[in-house]
Amino acid sequence: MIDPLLSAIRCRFDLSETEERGLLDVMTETLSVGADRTITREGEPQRFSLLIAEGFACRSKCLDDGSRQIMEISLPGDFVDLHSYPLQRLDHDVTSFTPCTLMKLPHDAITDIIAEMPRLGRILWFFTMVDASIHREWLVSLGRRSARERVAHLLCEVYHRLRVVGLTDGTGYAFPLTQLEMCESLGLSTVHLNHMLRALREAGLVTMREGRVTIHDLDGLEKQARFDPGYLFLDPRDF
Amino acid sequence: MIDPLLSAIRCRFDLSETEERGLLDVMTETLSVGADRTITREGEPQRFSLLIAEGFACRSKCLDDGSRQIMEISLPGDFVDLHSYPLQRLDHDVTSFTPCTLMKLPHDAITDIIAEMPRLGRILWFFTMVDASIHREWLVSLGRRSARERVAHLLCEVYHRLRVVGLTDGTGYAFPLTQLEMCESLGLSTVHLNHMLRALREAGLVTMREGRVTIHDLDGLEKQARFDPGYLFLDPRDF
DNA sequence: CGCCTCATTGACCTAGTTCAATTTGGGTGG
DNA sequence: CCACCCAAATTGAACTAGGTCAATGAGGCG
Repeated sequence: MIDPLLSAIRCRFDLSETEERGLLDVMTETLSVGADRTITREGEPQRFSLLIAEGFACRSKCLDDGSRQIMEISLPGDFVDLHSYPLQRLDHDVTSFTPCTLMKLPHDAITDIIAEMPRLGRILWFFTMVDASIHREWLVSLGRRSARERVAHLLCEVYHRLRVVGLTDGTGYAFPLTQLEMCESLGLSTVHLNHMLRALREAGLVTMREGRVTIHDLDGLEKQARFDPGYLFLDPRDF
Repeated sequence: MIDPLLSAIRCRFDLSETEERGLLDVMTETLSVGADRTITREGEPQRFSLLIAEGFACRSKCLDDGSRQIMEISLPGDFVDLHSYPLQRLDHDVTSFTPCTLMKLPHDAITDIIAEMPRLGRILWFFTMVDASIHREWLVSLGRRSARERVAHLLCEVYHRLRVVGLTDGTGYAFPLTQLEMCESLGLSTVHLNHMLRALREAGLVTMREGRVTIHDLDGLEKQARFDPGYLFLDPRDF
């Protein structure tokens, strides 16, 4: 159940038996939500954080004009609101795209983990910092990249993130967002996103269709996106 | 020297004598840099983090086409690269706008703080999460807000952040960014930013001139920006 | 069968960019 | 004190990436 998290950790850190057990022991309670549900609402006090075991979700903010900006796409193995441990409340909503299975990590348990297994505590902090790094890369996308680069960049990002949790195959990955939801992430209109997807498809790079992304030419796609995976911190590190 | 940090902490948390001393004791070494210097370069391994005691800086990424996206403006009292404690290297550069006085916080000292004063450790984590929250709000700006709203929003943000560290007066605040640097933050061209600044000035809301922002009508400016300071987490919280 | 959401396409429009020229003001060498 | 320089600000004019509005397909499902 917690496998995607362990994959995400192991691709960066060696995890001791004790640490692994320490994490497993406190993450026992699960929670299921349907598609298009608000998992955590902006401003509400939080006593626990949630890990995605299965499904796709996002961080988003709704504006008073009815539009919405998605700030990060959350995949299996991601904590959706670990940020609420130090913040106590979130500045944004967390919403499911698909039905999700979530695992609770009580804030009290995090405090205990930090006291007893400080290295594991630092790993949790690490994951929240990767979220910040992803935010920064999205700022570059929204601020500097053309519509076509932005689309390509997002598809590359999701590919690399899903790969480490074993959710890609040789041809691509399951990707259940609608075009509207992609637009809400990329700051584009549905019309223009559709054009860009067609352009990428006709260039022989990638096809997004029926909840699936099929990558025809990864190198070409990454070049198109000016994609550099460094910001995802997927390489091994030691502490 | 460390005063702005203490102000930033005290507006959110009660700090015990022990905690305050614990922080002061490990932050003794200072560092000075001139204007327009790279303080921390993307990718280089970090052994300590830096606090701004004086001056203005930013997080930024340079693109291969020579343009640059600024992701956050760092003010006195801000840690510029606390993120590097869990990440070990940064995904972006930190650059000074003005001459800066910085104070070192060695990563080893952070590890000790977490072991001995876990609440203080959580406060450090908190500050990195406020950075993430600011990133998210900027994503909303770049993705959804008009140029005029974006400009107004940034000026409101800096006002609120400077106010808690005592760097505002009744009329506004010192703000040394050039219009080009504002553009690199907001994803706008210099021409258009200039038009928006004129519009805001002629609407009687705010004037940016000679390194100073003068706010004529704070309520009006915040309404123009659809600004809500909640994402800065400036209110007291308890842990 | 009819409804609803999502994807696709076409036509027109505008916010913001780009290119280019001018102004301003502070700094500096003579 | 003045002439000159340079970075930054300002303005004008033409252009375009991407948005808006509107209509049409195309599945999925009660």
